[in-house]
Amino acid sequence: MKSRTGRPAVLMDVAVLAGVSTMTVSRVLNAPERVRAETRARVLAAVKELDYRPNHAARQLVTGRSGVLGVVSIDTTLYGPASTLYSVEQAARHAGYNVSIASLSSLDRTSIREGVERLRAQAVDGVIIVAPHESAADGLRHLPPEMPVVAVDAGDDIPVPVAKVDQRAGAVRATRHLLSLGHETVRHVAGPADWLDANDRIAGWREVLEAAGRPVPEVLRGDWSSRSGYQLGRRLAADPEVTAVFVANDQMALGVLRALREAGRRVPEDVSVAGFDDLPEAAYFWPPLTTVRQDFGEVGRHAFHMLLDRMAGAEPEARRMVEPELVVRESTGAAPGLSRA
Amino acid sequence: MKSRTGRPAVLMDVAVLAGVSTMTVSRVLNAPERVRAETRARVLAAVKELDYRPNHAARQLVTGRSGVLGVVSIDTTLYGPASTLYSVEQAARHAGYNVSIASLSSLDRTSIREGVERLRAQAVDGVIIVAPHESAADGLRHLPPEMPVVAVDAGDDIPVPVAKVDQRAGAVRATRHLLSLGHETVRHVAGPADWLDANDRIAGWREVLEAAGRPVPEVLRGDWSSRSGYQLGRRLAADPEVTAVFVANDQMALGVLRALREAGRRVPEDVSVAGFDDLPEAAYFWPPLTTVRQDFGEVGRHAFHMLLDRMAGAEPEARRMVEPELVVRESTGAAPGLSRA
DNA sequence: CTTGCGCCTGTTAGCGTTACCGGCAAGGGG
DNA sequence: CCCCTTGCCGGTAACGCTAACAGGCGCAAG
Repeated sequence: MKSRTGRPAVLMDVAVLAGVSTMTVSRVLNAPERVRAETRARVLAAVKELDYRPNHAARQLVTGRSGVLGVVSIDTTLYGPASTLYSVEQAARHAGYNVSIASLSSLDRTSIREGVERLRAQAVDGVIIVAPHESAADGLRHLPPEMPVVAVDAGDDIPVPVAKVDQRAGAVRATRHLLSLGHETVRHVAGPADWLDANDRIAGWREVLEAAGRPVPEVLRGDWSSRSGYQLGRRLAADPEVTAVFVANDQMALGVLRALREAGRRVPEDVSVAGFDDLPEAAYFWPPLTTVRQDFGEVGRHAFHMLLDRMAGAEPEARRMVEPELVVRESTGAAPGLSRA
Repeated sequence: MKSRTGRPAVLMDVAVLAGVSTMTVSRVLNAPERVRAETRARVLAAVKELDYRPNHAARQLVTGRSGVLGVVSIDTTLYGPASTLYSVEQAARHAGYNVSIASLSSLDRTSIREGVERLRAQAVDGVIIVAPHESAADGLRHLPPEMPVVAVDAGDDIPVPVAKVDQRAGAVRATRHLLSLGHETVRHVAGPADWLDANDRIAGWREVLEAAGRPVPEVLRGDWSSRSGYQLGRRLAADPEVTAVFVANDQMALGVLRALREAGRRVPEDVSVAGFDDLPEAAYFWPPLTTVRQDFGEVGRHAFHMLLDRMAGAEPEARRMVEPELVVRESTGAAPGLSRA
């Protein structure tokens, strides 16, 4: 019977207006079928009239659930993490969840824990971790056990379910493609050593080379940036033996492309280049980049549903792989001296 | 005096262990200076021993504050929004806030409200809106008045404080630069009509042309994607009169570059191209792209601090502009027939 | 020696919601 | 005709925390 002006309406206000108890209002909101249709209608009308909104905090206090999911992620400025975050958020929204983020600036082994802690302090119901790092794996092994967690693109030896793109398979496809064009071997510009994807891609590349009995050249390590791709590309361009390069992401591939061109080596006539990711821009590189498409959206959706399972108490499968797809464009071609001898 | 095993510790557990009242524990956590050092130490020890974590919901229920900020944003996959989001998150974290996101998939005029509503239901303390759209402006005019809101890159005629990059100034710089190279006029590939930035950039471009008494050609409208840049670029390439193009973002510029090259028109010898944004990749386009750098991080930080002011009850300045910077690289050069006649 | 003031700590009363149990009416079977 | 089930609804007690006030103690001033 409080003054209904000013302060937002609470359950009691609705109850009074509808002439029922607060419990009934609560039921209308949470289990409508347990209330007679007529009463329900009256309550709903009151809710509408007062523009009532449930108090999240009060509800959470008593139920223990917050309806908020956390995502801890490295640099959400990068295309991959950003896309994953986006699709997680979309999926979460449709299921009635909100999403909080904790971006990691540094990657020391405590930062993952710190991110999870921050989210936990905010009482999220579950956490998705997007941090494809060795050091992240380390952090994943020391998590509060009662917290439902799912990882994206993590390694195999961690105690949480993982959703990921089959990086190795992607690398295999790209490398096979290059070999099938007649190249004797394939050079590889990889990502940083502590990135799991980088290492998976190396593994796939190496696997194909070894299986085909080809020489396995030294791996060049970049940092995912175009700049590093450019620098490494100059080294490659200086070596006339190089006819095919598999680059671990599209940004670096852009740098490689530029280095090659500056050195007067034509793509794909002299050197073939394949990337990884299939950025929206990749089709407009010069030449249009052959690359491996990862469906980040799919990964995000998988991760979300696996988390939902875990939150429901079920033990979801330990791993969910998304198949990447080779997209052949114009940056790869027959090995020099082959088609036109 | 409850069993301390299993269930996480609550304030009372800490109080009992430290031999004080719950109120004292609460004070140690929220206003340490109001408790004697000795007592404080005892409490802190108990907190540590029990691994106590304050219950967010309970605190929020009584204080009315959640310590969570909301960001409603269009497609966080795009570089600009992603960067802004990232810097907001960083700034918020350092100030002890968490951030929740609400990405918008569509841009109808209700979606902004919907996003804000969702965040409001989650009881965020304030909201930053990243939606540089006409329709967004519409949504911004109908917000719950008690909710502190700050917008990023919004228009001028809205009732909330705005942090933004001075798009018009950026366009002015790019266009002047092109004119100063001797080009008779400058074509413009713009972004979608309902994007404010797109229109601001058009305005800056037009302004310079008019001030210089040059013809103002028809604007070409893209959708920010490389694909659209490519398509529009082909139209431009077909017109031999075209010697300078100012493109409203780097992705489209990439497409334009490719279209020009395919048509046999050299950049910058035949046609100069300038972009906008300065993506990390822009320096590795071919040729390296002259563009206008926007400091999204700065914008995000401004937005956050303005929001903080609003939440503190202060009325922050209505607008905070960040100056963009022209980065001259190799995609722009003297007008043909000028330097080498 | 008393009075008053500050410093520190405790007591009480909610914040808004849902869980749990209990009650009451209507309807069906014995 | 009575008892028991079934369907709906209400009362009460938490959930874990902090605001507001109250009180005890020591010390300085009168």
